[in-house]
Amino acid sequence: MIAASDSEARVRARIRRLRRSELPADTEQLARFLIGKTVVRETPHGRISGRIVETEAYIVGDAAAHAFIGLTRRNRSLFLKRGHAYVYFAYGSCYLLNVSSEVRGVGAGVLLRALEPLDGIALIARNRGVTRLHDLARGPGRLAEALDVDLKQDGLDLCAPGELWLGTATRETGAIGASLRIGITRDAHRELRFYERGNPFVSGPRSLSP
DNA sequence: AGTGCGATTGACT
DNA sequence: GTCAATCGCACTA
Repeated sequence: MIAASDSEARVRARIRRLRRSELPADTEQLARFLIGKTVVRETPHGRISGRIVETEAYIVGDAAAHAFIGLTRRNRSLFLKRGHAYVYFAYGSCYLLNVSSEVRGVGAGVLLRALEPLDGIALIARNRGVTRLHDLARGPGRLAEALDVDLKQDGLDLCAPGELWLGTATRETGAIGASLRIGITRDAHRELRFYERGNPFVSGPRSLSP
């Protein structure tokens, strides 16, 4: 059931970089679309990849979104055309990885909240300092740490060849659930968090992932 | 220059 | 289950 036990060669052969034209042009649709797709990080030590199992949409006009206040130095990557990385530093302790989701000049994005590790599990464990498979990339801060992503990757085109990109699904995607977003106060009533039902790598309280 | 506040995590009862 | 650490950012003066 868990693809993390697949051989690296078998998993690698299945991942192809996503073209921007394949990404839905709407933020909420992109958040749903990305469930089951992959993130690939090419490091000097080898490839790290994982299945995206949980996302949150931060849509246009959303008071909870960083882009709500307009273009600033920190959030400028959210205003790039869809498929670019927006990385920021939160709570003085962790980085969070987002995918920009609209046309250039419009600020919106999708937060990647959890991965099911595929390739480079030993590298992830080294980045994270833990070994339990379920804890490697469950939660947005852990996800970025697992991928060794920080501000250096902010603004990267995730639809271009390079150190960080989005890839196709490695297997059939399960049913997608929706819930309230985690850890926000403004516009908290919207169901803009998406996850693969039943997947043990999804973060958050069980009440939000039935 | 000073203030308030998180799209979290890990430690702890 | 609860809770505090931690610091860059945006805003006010």
